[in-house]
Amino acid sequence: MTRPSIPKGTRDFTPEEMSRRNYIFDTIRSVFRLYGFQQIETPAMENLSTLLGKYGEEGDKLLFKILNSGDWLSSLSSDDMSYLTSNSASTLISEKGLRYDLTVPFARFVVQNRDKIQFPFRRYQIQPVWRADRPQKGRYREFYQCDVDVVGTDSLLCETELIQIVEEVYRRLGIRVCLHLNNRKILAGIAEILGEAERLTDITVAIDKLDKIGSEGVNQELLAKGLSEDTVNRLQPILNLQGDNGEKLGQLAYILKDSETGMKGIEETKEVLRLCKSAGVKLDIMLDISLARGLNYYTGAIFEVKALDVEMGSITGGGRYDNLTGIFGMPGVSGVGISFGADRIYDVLNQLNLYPEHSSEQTQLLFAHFGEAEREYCLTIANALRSKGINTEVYPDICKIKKQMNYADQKHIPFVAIVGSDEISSGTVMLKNMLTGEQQAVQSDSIAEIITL
RNA sequence: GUGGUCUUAGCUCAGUUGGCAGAGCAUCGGAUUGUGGUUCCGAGUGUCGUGGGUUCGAGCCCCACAUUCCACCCCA
Repeated sequence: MTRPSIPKGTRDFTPEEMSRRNYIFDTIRSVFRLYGFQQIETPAMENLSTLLGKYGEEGDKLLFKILNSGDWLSSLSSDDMSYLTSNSASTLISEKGLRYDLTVPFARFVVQNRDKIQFPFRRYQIQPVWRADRPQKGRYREFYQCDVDVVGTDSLLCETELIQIVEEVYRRLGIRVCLHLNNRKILAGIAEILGEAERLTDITVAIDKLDKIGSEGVNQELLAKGLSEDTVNRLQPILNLQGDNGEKLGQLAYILKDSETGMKGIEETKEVLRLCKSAGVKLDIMLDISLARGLNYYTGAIFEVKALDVEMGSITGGGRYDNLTGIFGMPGVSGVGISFGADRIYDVLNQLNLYPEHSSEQTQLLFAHFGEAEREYCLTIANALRSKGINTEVYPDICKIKKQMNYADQKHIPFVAIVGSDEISSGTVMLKNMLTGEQQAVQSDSIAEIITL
């Protein structure tokens, strides 16, 4: 018998941790609602045909696959067995997988429920996703995403609203952040004027690492991918653009003047920044040409949010995808969305110690009692308090008051109502404030006003 | 997927050249039969991650696997 354990990269959450996590989820959810987004949920598992090929080659490898139920072995002929590889076998014995993100299942949802949806469709979704990645700090195999997307419009007002949501969520959480903004069309334009339009993915993957490995490192990686030295040299000044957002856009407009796509990207970015200004956005927005983001389906604006006071990967990211539903047979639906990484936000809040003192999940009053009759006397009073919205517990066991007090102390319950035979006969409880140590006999119907003071 | 690292009581960790398994905290009981957070006294707790190997003898040495954390790859 080995001791119990949980799979690699997964976690249990204690009541304390859940209280903190719910604070994050509630904050994010209330801001989403403020902008008119409505919640949906989708299944933990999707058909593999829905998931495969949507996240690139790497993504496919990181999918958790679910073994078919029943006697899957008997469906394999001996012929199959002889030349099976573990890769080809998986398609024969597995047809479902755990979702890898919330965006692709959402695209599937939109296509499947298009008759029930009012476009533009504003949805949010807070659910776990799974990746068969190797875990490390801030990276788990099961983690939560909080996605918010608008589909069915290509209005850049949506990008602006998402930026406003980012600003408001992090203002409420008290985390100082910087939003990095870029546009896939600008990246495509750069690849185009370099004459390497078809190498867009290689180029973006490499320059995404700019702040990590420096321009020398990027150059080496691009040369290794087979780009010419001349091309790499021409990319150099683009990566090293200086100045504020307006100045960078001006220089880019000159560089990309021969690329229609690139110029479109610049126009879009200008418009988003202009709308943000009109909307009164104060958030620190930085045009960052090196921001690429891995997922291949982005086609317009892309964003990433980083905490200023903590060393951590991005805590929020997203972008516009023009044709995500196209792969499911519903072309021409443009969408834009972002995803808040709840687990990383949790780590950031912990490191900065930014949690609010009191939690609505905390028990406010514990009834401690001396025996069976006293315990029953507590039940009616406890119910009356609960109906007034006060979180109330009655200690379940008949045992020493010391033990019951200790329980309240450990659980940080601020008030204890002690009930003995004296209290029963006078219709009172001995109400003790655990913080100050003061106690007084109070009529049972005035407990509520005293502890809500 | 590649390379490295960690694992000993519920928790955090000591453990010497290979020779009886340790501490602090927590828990439980008592000092105190109607009062917690401070104090004092007492008690219990181990498949030393799992499986194999070397040895008279392994927590310690060797191999495999799992796990933790880290750097790549990639990403929230």
